[in-house]
Amino acid sequence: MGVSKTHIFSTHQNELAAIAKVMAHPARLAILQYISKQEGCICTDLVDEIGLAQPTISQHLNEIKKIGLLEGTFEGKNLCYCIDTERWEELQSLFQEFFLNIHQNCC
Amino acid sequence: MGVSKTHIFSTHQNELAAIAKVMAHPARLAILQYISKQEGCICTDLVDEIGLAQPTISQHLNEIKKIGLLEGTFEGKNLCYCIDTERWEELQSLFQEFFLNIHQNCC
DNA sequence: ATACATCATCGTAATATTGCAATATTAAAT
DNA sequence: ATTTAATATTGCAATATTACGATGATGTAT
Repeated sequence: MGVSKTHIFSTHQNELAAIAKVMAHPARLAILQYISKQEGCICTDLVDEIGLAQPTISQHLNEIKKIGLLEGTFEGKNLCYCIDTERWEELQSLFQEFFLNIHQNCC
Repeated sequence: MGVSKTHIFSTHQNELAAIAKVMAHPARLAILQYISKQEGCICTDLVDEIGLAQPTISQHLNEIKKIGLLEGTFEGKNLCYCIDTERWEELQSLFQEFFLNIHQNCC
């Protein structure tokens, strides 16, 4: 039906899936990497850098924001997007935990 | 247009995104966890266990297979699905690497 | 005040994903 | 040979995602 049956899964499974979904697009990975590379917070040229239209970038930024990864503060007309380190480490742990709990028992 | 512009991103970005996409559904996380929990490889009851229709489960298994995570061998009519440990660790490293390379420089 | 620059939102088209019923395939069991 | 059981494939409907042009809001510069 095109809609995930989230109610039959655990909160943890749904949460990790939601995070993975944000990472499931190369543009969003590129955005995260670019922001991380920048010395300051002038993320103005994200559009030129990535090569997607401004509304598209804005949409992607919004997806990243939804899982609490971005903090945005206005500096005049410019928006300063920063990665929320605490949240970032939280996500890292979630993934790591998942990977560690999966192991081979057969074959 | 509903289609990702994969050509403007690096191979690495596209690859990680593709892997994340597989993890971006709770059913697929649940499948991986269930297979991992099983002592043997009798994955027959995946359908009952997860609560989705058999074609749907089959479809999800196929997505997981596409990134090389599942090895399936037939044991008569039953299919034995196992996690490819080597590939699993490869994916784990890819994620870890990505997480480690993102860091805060501002704010 | 007017023009410009930056970013968000709306609307929309193209495509992808999710889910299942129906059906096919394959192998064991009778 | 038929039946049964397990899995795959096909076809389709509902919904989600991706992308962008047009437009709006907000702040800066002239």
